[in-house]
Amino acid sequence: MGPTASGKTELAISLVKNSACEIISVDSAMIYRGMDIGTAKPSLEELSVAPHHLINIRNPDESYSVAEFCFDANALIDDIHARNKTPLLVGGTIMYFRALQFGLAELPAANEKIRSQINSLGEQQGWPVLHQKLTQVDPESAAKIHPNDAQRIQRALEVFELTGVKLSAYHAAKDPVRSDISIINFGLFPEDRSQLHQNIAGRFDTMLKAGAEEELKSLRQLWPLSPQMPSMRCIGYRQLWRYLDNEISLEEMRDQAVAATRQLAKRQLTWLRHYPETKLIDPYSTNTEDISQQIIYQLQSTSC
RNA sequence: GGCCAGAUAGCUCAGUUGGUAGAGCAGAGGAUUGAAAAUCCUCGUGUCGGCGGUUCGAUUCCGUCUCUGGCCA
Repeated sequence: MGPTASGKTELAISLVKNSACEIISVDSAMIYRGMDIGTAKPSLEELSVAPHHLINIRNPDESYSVAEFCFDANALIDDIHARNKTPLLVGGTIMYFRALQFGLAELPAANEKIRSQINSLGEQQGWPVLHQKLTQVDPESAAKIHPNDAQRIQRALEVFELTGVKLSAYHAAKDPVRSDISIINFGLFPEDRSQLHQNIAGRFDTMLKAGAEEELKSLRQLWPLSPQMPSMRCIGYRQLWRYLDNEISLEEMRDQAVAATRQLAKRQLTWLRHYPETKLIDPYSTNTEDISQQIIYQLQSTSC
């Protein structure tokens, strides 16, 4: 696990070269086909050396979810074990890691129709009003959700409308976690924030030079995309979208994308600080080979 | 060189009829159960450009200097 621009891909490739691993990507953005530059997907050369599962598994007008990830990842873990190899899960979507390792309640999947009904209600009446309604049907969930948190209010109401069962009741039920595998957690945790910020800015400029703008232009021609879609809410694409629509200048687009990436990295670091039983390693004060050796040593002393 | 307009938080700017100031953005910390690169919460002392003057008290009024932009020579 690690924040964006901390060197996960490089480390993963080094691990694959030096041990019997297969990589499973844990990344909610690299799942999209054609979104290569802006998601910092490994290059074709890198992928030929180190194939990644769970990248390029959705079109940009489709969506994905934690639950689908858990299902896919669990199946892949079994496949990889059957090949006598170790699954190496690499990515920055820490909630996916958490759900896979600690389990997910058995909830109904998203329902587009109900979701859009609730969303338009929320926009008309304001989310605090819907939060009030949620307090009536599911006070426990409402207590945990802030009146401005549109996405979570929407989800809690959606679950209730779909099933008549409160979200909090689902959460109270014990969800099964698989006990047939052992997991070792490693987190790349850059201590030097300004160095991380520098890497983030440098990397976005590289993406622009590499043709991120052209990439989005051709995606918009190929697919019926809208800025509300999960794929187009990804950092970089979101800001480029507004730039292509002449809502912001080139400079604003660049600055906003870089700032959004920093904010993402900060949230990822918050996850990592509180993630249970994780060995945190500073990628800026340790070289990749050493980290790789350290991890391989740990793998050998446990069977994963 | 002259005239005009600015100079306030890292940035853009608001404001104080004279009682030492606040928004947005950025930044920091946190939350996180089928959209998670999403969504949301909390956090604001800064010689109010420098120096003088008036005043009980000046960031606010006056003078002057410096800097920036515009116009005129």
